[in-house]
Amino acid sequence: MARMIDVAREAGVSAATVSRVLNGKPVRQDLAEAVHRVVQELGYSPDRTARSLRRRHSAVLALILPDIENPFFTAVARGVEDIAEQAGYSVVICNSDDLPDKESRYIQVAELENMAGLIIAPTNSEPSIDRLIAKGRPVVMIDRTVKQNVDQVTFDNVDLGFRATQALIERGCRRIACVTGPVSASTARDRATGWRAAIADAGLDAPPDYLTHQSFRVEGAHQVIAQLLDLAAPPDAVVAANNLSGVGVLKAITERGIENDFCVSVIGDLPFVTTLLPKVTNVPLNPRGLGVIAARMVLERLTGLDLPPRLVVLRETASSPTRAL
Amino acid sequence: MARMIDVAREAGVSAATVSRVLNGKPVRQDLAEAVHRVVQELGYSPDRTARSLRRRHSAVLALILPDIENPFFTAVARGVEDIAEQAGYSVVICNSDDLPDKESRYIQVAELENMAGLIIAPTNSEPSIDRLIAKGRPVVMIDRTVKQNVDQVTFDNVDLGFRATQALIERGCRRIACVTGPVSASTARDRATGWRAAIADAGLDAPPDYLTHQSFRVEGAHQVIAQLLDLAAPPDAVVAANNLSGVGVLKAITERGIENDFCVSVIGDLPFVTTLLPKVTNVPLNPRGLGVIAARMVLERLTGLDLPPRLVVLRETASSPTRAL
DNA sequence: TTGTATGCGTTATCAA
DNA sequence: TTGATAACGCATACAA
Repeated sequence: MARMIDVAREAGVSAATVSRVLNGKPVRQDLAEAVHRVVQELGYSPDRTARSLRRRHSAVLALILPDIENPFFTAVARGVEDIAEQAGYSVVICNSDDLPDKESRYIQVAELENMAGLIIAPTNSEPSIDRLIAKGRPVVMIDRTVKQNVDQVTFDNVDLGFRATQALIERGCRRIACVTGPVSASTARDRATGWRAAIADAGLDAPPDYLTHQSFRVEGAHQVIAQLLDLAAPPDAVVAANNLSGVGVLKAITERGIENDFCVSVIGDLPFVTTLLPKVTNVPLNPRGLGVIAARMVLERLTGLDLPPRLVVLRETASSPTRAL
Repeated sequence: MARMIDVAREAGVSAATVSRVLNGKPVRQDLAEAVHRVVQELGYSPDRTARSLRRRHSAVLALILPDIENPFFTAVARGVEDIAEQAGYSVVICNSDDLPDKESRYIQVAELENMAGLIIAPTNSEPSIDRLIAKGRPVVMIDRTVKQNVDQVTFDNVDLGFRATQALIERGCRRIACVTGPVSASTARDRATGWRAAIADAGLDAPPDYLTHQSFRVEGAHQVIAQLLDLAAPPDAVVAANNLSGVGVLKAITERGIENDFCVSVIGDLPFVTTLLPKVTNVPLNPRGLGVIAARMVLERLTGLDLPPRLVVLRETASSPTRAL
C-alpha cells in the first residue's frame, strides 16, 4: 500500500506538501500537479484511520434507529446515506430496538469510534450526548423530539394526529379509537394529542379506553385491537399512529372479517400493501426527506456552521389525506 | 478524555503495562488490579481509532447490500448485527443499489477505513476483493454466489425454484411463468433453473416468453406481468423469484381483478401482507439465519481460523410451501 | 514481568 | 510557500 511519504518521494516534495495538496491548501501550481500525477500513478489514497487519528474524527456518520426493519426508518436511512455519500461520508446504521440501554451503548460506540456525527431517532428521553457535544460532534435528533437544546428534525405530529382523525370524522365515524406507540416516543404522544383535539373539535367523545399505547410494531397493534373490539362500546374506527401499527390493525380486522365495517386511518405510508383496502385512509409522510435534512444539518455543522441549535418541523404539503395505493 | 498514559500514571505503572492488562496479556496480579481500578475511576476506554491504526483494522464489519429497503436484507442485517454486537463489533450497512460501481466504491471504503471484515451480497460477478484478502481481512459472500474462491453462504436456489414451481403444479396449474431477478444475480439464475426443471419434470412446457428477468424489485415485476398477460397464450400462474417480485405480481393481478383466477408462488416471505391472498403460496426463507452464519464465519476468521474457503448451502427444513400469512 | 523506545500514517506547528 | 519535526493514542520489540 502506497503511503503519503512514497508519493512525496516520487514527486520530489515533502509529505507535508502532499498532505496540503490533498486537503486543498495553497501549494505551488507545478508541485501540486506533480503530486496529483503521482497519486494517480500509484493509486494512492490516504489511510482513513491515520487521518481520523489526527483529525480527531472519522468520515463516518452514525445513524441510530429504533427499528431497522421498519420501512419508515430504512427510508430515513436512504435519505441520510444519499446525502452523506455525496459528501464522502459513510453511514453506520445502528439498531437500538427501542431499548434505552442499547441506544446508550451505540452512542458510546459513536464516541469511541470517533465518528464525525450522529443522527438519532431517540428512545431515551434525554440521550447522553454531552460528551459528544463537548467534542464538537454534530448531533441531530430526528422524528422524535427531546428536551435537550440540540438540532432536531421532526414532523408536526399533533397536526398529523389531528388530520388522520379528521379524515375519519368526515367519513361519518363517531367512535374513534387511537392505537399509538410507546409513551417514551414524542411522536406517539403528540399524535395522540392531535387525535384528542380532533375528537373534541367535532364535539365527539372518546372514553379513556380508546387510547392505547403499544410498541410501534405490528404485533402490539394487532393484539390491542382485540381488546378494543371487546369493549362494551367498541369503536367503529381507529387511528393507527404509525405504519406498522396500521399493518397490525388491518391484520386484526381482516382476521375478524370486519374490514368492510371498520374504518382505519394510518399516519404514514403502509408498506408493501398488496391489495386495495377500501376503507383505509392515510396521511403520507416523507421519511427520506427527514433523513436528507438531518444529514444536511450534520454536514453543515461539520463544515463549521456555528449557530444555536435549530428545531425543524416538517409540515406536509398534502392538504388532505390520500388513499393507500 | 482520559488516555492510557493517564491511567498508567495514576496506577503507578507504564502505559505498556496498561495496554497489556487491557489486552489480557500476562501482568502481575496486583498491578493488573490497580490498573482495573483506575480504569474504573477515570471511566477510561481505549481510543478505537488509535487502536485501529496500530492493529491495522478497526472493530467494524461492513455489510454491503443490494437493497436496504428490501425486508429480506434488513433481516439479514439484523442477524449480522446481533452476532457482531456480541463480539464487540459494529456493523456498517452500505447500500449498493445493485450497481456494480457503487458496490466497488463501498468495497474500497471498507478497505480504506480498515474495517475488520466484509460481508457482501454481490452485484459484481467478481467483486474486487483481492486487496482485502491480501490484507487478511475476512470476506464472506452471502445470498448470491461468485466464482471466486472465498467463503460463501447461500440458499439452495435451484431447489427453491423447483419447490415453488412444484407447488403450483400440484394445484393444477399448467402454464407457469417465472418472474426472476437480474441475470447478474446467481439467485435469479438458479431459481429460474429450478423452475425450468420442475416444468420439465412434470412433462409440461413453457415458451421462452415465460421466463422474464427483472430487477428484484416491486416495479419490475409489476410491469412485466402486463406483458405476460398480453401474450397469445398467457400463463395461468407465476413463480415470483423473490419477495418484492411477489409483491409486484400481486399488485398487478389485483389491479386487473384476476387475483382469484391466477396462482402465485413466491420464493421468500411476503413482507407486511395485510390481507389474505388465497391463491398465494410461498417458500419461506430464513434471511436472519443467513446473516447469523455469515457473521460467525467472519468472526471465526478474525480469531485466526486458517482453513480453505467454505461454501455453506442452507437447505430449508420446511418440507412443503406454506401459506402466506 | 516490566519499562523504554519506537512506529503506525496522517496533519499541525514552526522555522526557514 | 515549503520542509523538517512533533504530535495523535496505542501496541509491541527489545532491553532490563
